[in-house]
Amino acid sequence: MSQNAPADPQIAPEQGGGKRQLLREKNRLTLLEATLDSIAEQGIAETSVSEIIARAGLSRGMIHLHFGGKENLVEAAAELSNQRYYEQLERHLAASGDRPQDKIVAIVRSDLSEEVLNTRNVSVWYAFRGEARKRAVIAGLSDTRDTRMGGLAKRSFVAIARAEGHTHPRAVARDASNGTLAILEGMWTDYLLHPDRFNRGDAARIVFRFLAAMFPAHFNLSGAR
Amino acid sequence: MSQNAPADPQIAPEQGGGKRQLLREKNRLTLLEATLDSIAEQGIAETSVSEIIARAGLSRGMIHLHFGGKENLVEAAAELSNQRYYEQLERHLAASGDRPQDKIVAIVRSDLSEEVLNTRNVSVWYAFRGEARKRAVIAGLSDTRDTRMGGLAKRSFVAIARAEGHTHPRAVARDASNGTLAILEGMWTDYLLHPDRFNRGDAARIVFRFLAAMFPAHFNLSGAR
DNA sequence: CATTTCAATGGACGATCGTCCATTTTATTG
DNA sequence: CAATAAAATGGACGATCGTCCATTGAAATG
Repeated sequence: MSQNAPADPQIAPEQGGGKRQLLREKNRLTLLEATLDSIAEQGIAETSVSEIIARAGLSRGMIHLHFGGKENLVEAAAELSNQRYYEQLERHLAASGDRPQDKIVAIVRSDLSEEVLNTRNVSVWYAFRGEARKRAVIAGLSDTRDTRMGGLAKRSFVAIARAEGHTHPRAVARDASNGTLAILEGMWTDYLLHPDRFNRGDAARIVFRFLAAMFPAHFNLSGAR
Repeated sequence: MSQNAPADPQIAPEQGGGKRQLLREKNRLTLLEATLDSIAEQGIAETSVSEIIARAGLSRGMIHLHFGGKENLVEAAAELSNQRYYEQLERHLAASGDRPQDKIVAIVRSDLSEEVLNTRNVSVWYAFRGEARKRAVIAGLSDTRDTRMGGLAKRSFVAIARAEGHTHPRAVARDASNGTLAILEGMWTDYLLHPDRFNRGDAARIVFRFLAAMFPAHFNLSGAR
């Protein structure tokens, strides 16, 4: 988690942080970005301290200074990447309509958007997944993701299944939620392995093909009805 | 060591494999298994030569002797894991009926079977995925998987979509094939992150919930109709 | 049984790993 | 403009990495 407290004695509110603190934060972020870049391009196995500081253009000691060690840096990078994922999701949700099907469409669109589903993010995400069993912090991020998105999707699908007149709306909704998130996972894998031939429109159509078959009154091939 | 036959590699039949060759093959396999174990438990990043030979109970030079280096060993381990995946798939396909929906059911059942979907396989598979971008050999394995399973699924779904009277059976089949494989991918991720709470029956039901919605004359919640 | 053959051993090697800290640089304070 | 405080530097350190080969051991051969 957090180890080296920045120990900021006073945050000068009228100055918005002195030049010194500003540079410090900038360097911290530079290290995180360099780490994500390296992991995306070379994988975690090839991402060494030397590799990171070379990309960041900073000195060797910075990693220990800012993060206390390589491991904490890598985990902080994972958290940053995860946080950005959620920022995009919240953005899409905020811009969506209020109907339950609108929320589902927002989740799908966010997960397949260029800001979320791109080479760097996917590479980084799968690199971390490969380490999830060994790193509790990283496993925790995936759990949070499950809980937040899964909860929202489930609630939306319950309303949809009820409106469609299903006899067991909650069972249907649970399966629809898990299935939709699973299929989005699969789309990420597709993108990881074939970033060139991947097509966002095709991916969305596949998702909505399933959803339209299950809830024809609420979805069609291009999203919400 | 006399009963634990290595399931005959490609040894010339007239040689029958002397005791020397038998031991050699056994050690080779021991190295591969130790590598897969280490990758599954510690991840690729923590899988060193020292770690592998300690697990295998063999000497340091064996890796260079048998594989020429660590990289080749890791790639051979990936190929072995992939090969075993296909053996299970072929087994399920051979035991299935001949109707197209039977083939789809066989693919799903194989992908969710205990022999295929277990902690070790999933951990190993995701570890390799994280390196797919950097290792051409590993990326190639995923491609093969796409081609073989994707082709079979697509052909089956075309027949199914035609029988269901869809106006654009090939477009429907393409989406159904990609969607089904994607959702199976997602189930693997579920298992990776929550091996304890994962339920094979639930996973299969989710898949068939989607398929039954799309092809009600061919599938129901428990598989083929 | 003596000899040949080849797999297996395990230590040496230089390279690289991540950590840490004495020193230098630079912003801030008095 | 000094004096001070904090951040950044970059090299030293021991540990560990993966590779390689001279040597050992055991199976095959005659």
